[in-house]
Amino acid sequence: MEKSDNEEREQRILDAAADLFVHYGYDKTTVDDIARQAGVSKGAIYLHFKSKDELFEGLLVRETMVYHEKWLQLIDADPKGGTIGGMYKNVLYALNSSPFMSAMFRRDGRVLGNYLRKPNNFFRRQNQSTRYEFVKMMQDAGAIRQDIDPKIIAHIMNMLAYGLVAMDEIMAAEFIPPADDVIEGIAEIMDRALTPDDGGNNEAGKAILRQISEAGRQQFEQMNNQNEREPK
Amino acid sequence: MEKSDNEEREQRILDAAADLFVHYGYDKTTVDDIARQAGVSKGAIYLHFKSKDELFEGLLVRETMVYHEKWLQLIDADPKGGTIGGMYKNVLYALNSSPFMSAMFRRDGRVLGNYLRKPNNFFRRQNQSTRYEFVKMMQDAGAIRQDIDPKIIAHIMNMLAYGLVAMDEIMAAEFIPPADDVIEGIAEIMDRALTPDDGGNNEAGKAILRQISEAGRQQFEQMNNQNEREPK
DNA sequence: TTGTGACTGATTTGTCGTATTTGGTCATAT
DNA sequence: ATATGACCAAATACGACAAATCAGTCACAA
Repeated sequence: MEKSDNEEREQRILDAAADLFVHYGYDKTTVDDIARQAGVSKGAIYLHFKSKDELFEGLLVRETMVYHEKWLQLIDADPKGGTIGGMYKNVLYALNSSPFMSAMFRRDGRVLGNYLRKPNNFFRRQNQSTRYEFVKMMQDAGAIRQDIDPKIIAHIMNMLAYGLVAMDEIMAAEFIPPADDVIEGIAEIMDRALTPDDGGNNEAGKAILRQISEAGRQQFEQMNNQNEREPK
Repeated sequence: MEKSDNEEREQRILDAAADLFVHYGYDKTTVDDIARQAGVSKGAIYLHFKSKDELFEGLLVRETMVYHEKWLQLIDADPKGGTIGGMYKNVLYALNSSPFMSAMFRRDGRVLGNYLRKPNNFFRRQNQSTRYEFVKMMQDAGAIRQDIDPKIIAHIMNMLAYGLVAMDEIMAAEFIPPADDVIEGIAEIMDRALTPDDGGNNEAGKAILRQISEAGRQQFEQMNNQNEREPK
């Protein structure tokens, strides 16, 4: 066995790391800081993670999983979760509710620091947008009108997500409307613009969603393993 | 008379400056570089502009005017220029066609360099989005449906414009669809989602547009004068 | 009057040696 | 076995000084 199996402690470490990385950034956060905040010794951290890098990537993995689970759950619970607007709305809520994921999505230089310089980091090895698959399948399931290129829709969705988490880099916060209102507005626009003329199929949309979700998680796990196999 | 009235030379200087600032950024572009590229002496530049800062701001003013003129013209020439999608499409085309304006819009740190640190720079003194006025008036003119908050629409439009010029900061260029296709996609979505049920009023839209345009230019001139009155 | 480019003072950049911090290890304690 | 924190090599930050660069000026030329 490589790593410690003290799951609860590992979570405490990751919790502390998330807080500190978001607040102080990768560079200014020391392993000692994380240990202190998590209430464990420094050595204990190295029982869970081989290096600071891998701790960071472990956090990235956990947060990504939590994020995916969260929007899936929100959509499941939402009566309108089967429409394209209803889905995307909950994706945005999930993204916006996690400061760490938001920082990752916008490639926040302050938060990521030197991690971005690493030769084989997460962002370098991620290739294509997963959003395209999502839109394509939604379209095939009849939740999005046919006469429109899914690649473009996927990209516009990415633009909106980026805008949601990054507009404060070009505008004073006081001029940015509340995120909830913006998200609801986006959902309304998406529904109006992309729902097929027959009104779409709410239930089919939700059904296909679970498939996508499962496939996405598998792909993610795979990429993560791939990582660990790579030489340092 | 403060400045030289050799208008043609001033334009040559600004042309050279635009090229160099976009390519090398504010810091790496020297006044000597600009003089050389414009084919004038360094002294001549100071016959037109008090300082490098003011040269930069002069460029900002010119490019902003050109940009506004360009989208106005495009909309005027576009048969569908009176719909919200038709309008916004041409605004995005104009923005995307100017590397300098694109860099300004995304507050490109490489291009702006130390100019951003100046205590009273352009970005610090600009307050509210002009896009809100635009949307509000379009709505009053009946080109946008009433049952939707113009502040939110305006902000979403800003998000999309930002996405258009800034997505390459978080994605490899090869995964970004052609800008034209993205713009057309956005226009289609806007039209579908925001046109009133009665189909809107194309001509009224165009008419009101000219008013907005004129008001916008006046406001801009005013802000620009305000700037020159401010102490250094 | 209009334009030039050599000149200058201030700022920036580069260098290098020293002090401090920090990621990671491991002998020791529990 | 499991966990700790003192310890070490490597990286980073700092300071002081030298060298280079550059924005802006001005005596002179056209």
